[in-house]
Amino acid sequence: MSDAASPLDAVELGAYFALIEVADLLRHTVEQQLREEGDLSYVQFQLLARLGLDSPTGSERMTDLADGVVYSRSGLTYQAGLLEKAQLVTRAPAADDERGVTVTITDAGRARVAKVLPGHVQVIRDLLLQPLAREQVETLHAVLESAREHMRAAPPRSARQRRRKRNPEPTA
Amino acid sequence: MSDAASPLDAVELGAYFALIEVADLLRHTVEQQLREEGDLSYVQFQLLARLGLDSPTGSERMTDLADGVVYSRSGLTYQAGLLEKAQLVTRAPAADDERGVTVTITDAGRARVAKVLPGHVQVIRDLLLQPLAREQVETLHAVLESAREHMRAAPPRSARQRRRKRNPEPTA
DNA sequence: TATTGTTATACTCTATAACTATA
DNA sequence: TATAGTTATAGAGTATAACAATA
Repeated sequence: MSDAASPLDAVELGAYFALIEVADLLRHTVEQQLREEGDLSYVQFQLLARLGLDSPTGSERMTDLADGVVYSRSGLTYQAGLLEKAQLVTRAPAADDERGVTVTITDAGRARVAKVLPGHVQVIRDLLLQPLAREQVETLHAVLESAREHMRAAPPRSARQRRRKRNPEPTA
Repeated sequence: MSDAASPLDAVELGAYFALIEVADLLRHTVEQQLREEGDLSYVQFQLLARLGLDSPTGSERMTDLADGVVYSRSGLTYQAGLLEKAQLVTRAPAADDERGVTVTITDAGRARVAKVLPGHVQVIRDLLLQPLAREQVETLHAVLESAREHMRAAPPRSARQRRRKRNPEPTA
C-alpha cells in the first residue's frame, strides 16, 4: 500500500519485458500461420478451438464464448458474424433463454481447425519450446499459471468497471 | 524434423496458453493505464521509452528505433508522426546519412514518460509480480530470456521473408 | 430493472506497394 | 542497385453508446 511506487529491479523488469516480447513475437508468428494456412485471425481460431476442442457439444452461448477471448460484446458479435459468414459456425436462438444465442461449430469449422492445428503446434514448438529443457517448460507453466489465476481473481486494482472476465483455454 | 507433428502434452500446452493469456491480460491493462494517464498507446510508450530511458542522447535513427517495436516501416512512420504531432519527439535529417531521419525525444516527451511510469510499474506489480515469490520471478526471467534469445536468433522456420528484426528493451 | 445480443458509428492501427532521394 | 523513409490506400479489428427483446 506504499504510494511511492518503488521502481522495479532488473530481474522484475527483465521478466516483464521478456514476457511481453516473447508473447508478442509468438503471437505475431502464430497469426501469420493461421492466416496463411487457414485464413483465420487469432481470435477466430480461439473461438473455433473453444467450440471444437473444448465444448463436448460443439455449442456455446455467446456470453460464455466471450469469456477469455474478447473484451467487448460487440467484438464477439463481429467475430461470430465473420465465422458465420464463412460457414464455420451457425447461430441460433438459445433453447432455454429466448434472449440468448447459441453458437455451434460446423463440420467445416472442425475441418478448418484440424487443418490449421499441426502448423500451429509446429510454430509453438519451434519458436517457444525448442530451446527450453523439459524442466523449464514445467516451471514456466507453473509460474504463469499462478499469475493467470491471480489476474483472473484480481480485477484491476484501480477500480475500473469490470468488462468481461476471461476464462479457460481449449484443453486440446 | 519429423513431419508428423506430435501433439503437445498438457504441460507444453498449458505453458503456451498461460503465456498468451497472461501477456494479453497484462498488455490490455497496461494499455488502459497508458491511455488514461498519458494518452499513449503501448507502441508509442515503447518508442518514447527507448528514446528517453535507453538512448544516452535521446535520439535514434528511424531504422534502429523500429527494431523490437514495430513490424513494418510504415507503421513506425505513422507512430512517429503521431508523436511528433503531439510534440513528444522531433524528427530531423540524420547528420551522417542524408537519407536517414533522426528522432529525438523532447522535454515534453520525457515528462510524459515520467508521468506515466509510476502507474505502469504499479500495474506490473499488482497484476504480474504480486503473487510470485522472488524465486519465481527469477526463473520466469531466466526461462523467458532463453526463449527470447532463441526467437531473435531463429527467424521463422517456414522460410518467411524477414521483416524487421526486433531488439533490446529499455533498461530503465 | 437487469441481461442478452446486435447495430451504428467512429476510430486506431497495420501492412503493402509505389515512390523519392540518397549511398 | 540497394537502402531510408514517406505516402496512399485499403482493410481488419475494437469499443462505446443506443437499442430491442426477453427475464
